[in-house]
Amino acid sequence: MRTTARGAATRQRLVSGAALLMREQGAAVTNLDQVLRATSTSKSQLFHYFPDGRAGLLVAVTSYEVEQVIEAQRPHLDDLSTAKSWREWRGGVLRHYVELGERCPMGSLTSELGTSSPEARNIVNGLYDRWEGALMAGVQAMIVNGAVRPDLPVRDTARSILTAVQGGVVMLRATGRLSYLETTLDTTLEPLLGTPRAAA
Amino acid sequence: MRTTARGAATRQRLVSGAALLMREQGAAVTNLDQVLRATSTSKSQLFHYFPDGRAGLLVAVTSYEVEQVIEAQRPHLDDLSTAKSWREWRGGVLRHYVELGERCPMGSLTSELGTSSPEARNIVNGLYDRWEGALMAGVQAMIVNGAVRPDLPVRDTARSILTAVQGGVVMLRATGRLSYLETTLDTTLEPLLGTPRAAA
DNA sequence: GGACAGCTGGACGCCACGGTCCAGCCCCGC
DNA sequence: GCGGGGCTGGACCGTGGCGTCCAGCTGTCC
Repeated sequence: MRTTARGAATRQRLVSGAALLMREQGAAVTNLDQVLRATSTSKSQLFHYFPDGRAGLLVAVTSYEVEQVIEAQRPHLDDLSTAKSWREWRGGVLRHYVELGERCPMGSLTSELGTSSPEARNIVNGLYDRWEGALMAGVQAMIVNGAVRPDLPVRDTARSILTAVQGGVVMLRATGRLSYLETTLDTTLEPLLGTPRAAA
Repeated sequence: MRTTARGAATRQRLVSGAALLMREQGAAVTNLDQVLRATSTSKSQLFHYFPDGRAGLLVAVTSYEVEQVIEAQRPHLDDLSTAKSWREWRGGVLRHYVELGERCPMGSLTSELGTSSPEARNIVNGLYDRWEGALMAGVQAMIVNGAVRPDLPVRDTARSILTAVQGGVVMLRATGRLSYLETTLDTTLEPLLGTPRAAA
């Protein structure tokens, strides 16, 4: 059962194609035939790489989308030790959602993929943990650097920021307006960056 | 086609029963047979009251759940003119989500019902508008009363709070932890209530 | 109390969709 | 260049679930 380069490519095509479709129209209404058509594959290939069928594909798509979410915040997420890098991170996040609008990976993750199975749920929770960890490291670094008051609660601050992004994305998907994300990010980043709106 | 008391009761039973099922297990996996069983009704009744079938029922459930969300914030949402009433509102919201946990109406609204059809989407957007309006009225009242600095941006503040609740609910559903909602509410209410954690 | 309109029950049809199967192709390894 | 195992195509099947239909009941109005 050694998988060759061609096989890996087909599998990859299935996952990314399915992810795209599910972002556009929702996971629930995306059926296998659509995925096959969009990726120029056939039933047997899908079931070859995902013996559990649809369920397995959903899990793979969930993992894939989690990576997309993290990737979209690179490289800033990995080094949030200065006010400048926080501002750049913020800018990058906003730009990303301006670009993708309602078709963002986060949306399908939280609303559909994350609840599709216990396994998928764990994967999404893993995303939140990684994310929160990176934000916490950033807050901690800001404290160590003396850029913010030392009694700032590290975990709570990180959680507020993460929650702000989630809420902003929900409202973006619902209303199409970015202002919710923008405003709330300003509010929650205020302890780190001082007066909001200092940088767009 | 005048509808009688008995008919109205049957219709109501269908809507609230369907809403309950959809909160528990998700709208996508809730089928009509389950709704019929849970509400002691039959196919013909459902299609009698909802000629559009499942789609029409979903719209009705959406409206119903929107009312539940507003109702859960009563009476505080209608008069947020003092720090006390804001604190009571905050406490009420938290209590509500402690109680319902992941089975809250908000969750199914944002993640499933709101995207089930353009009509449902409009209904959910109406909820956000009403909600934001009530919060704005509260912020404005606080300014008029001189309880907060007059240059506080009314709309942005209201939007931050609304977004905080959304994000908190998302994280609650994902992780089962209430702390995200709690923390972010504290952060966003800070401009109105001063130092957070003054009241549980 | 009779008649008509609303209301109810459940059997039935249809089809979309997930999943199975197998015959044949391609490509790596020797 | 040849053998074999991964890889591919597509026909096929079973079923769950939405929606239809009609016969019979109920209850309201005159």
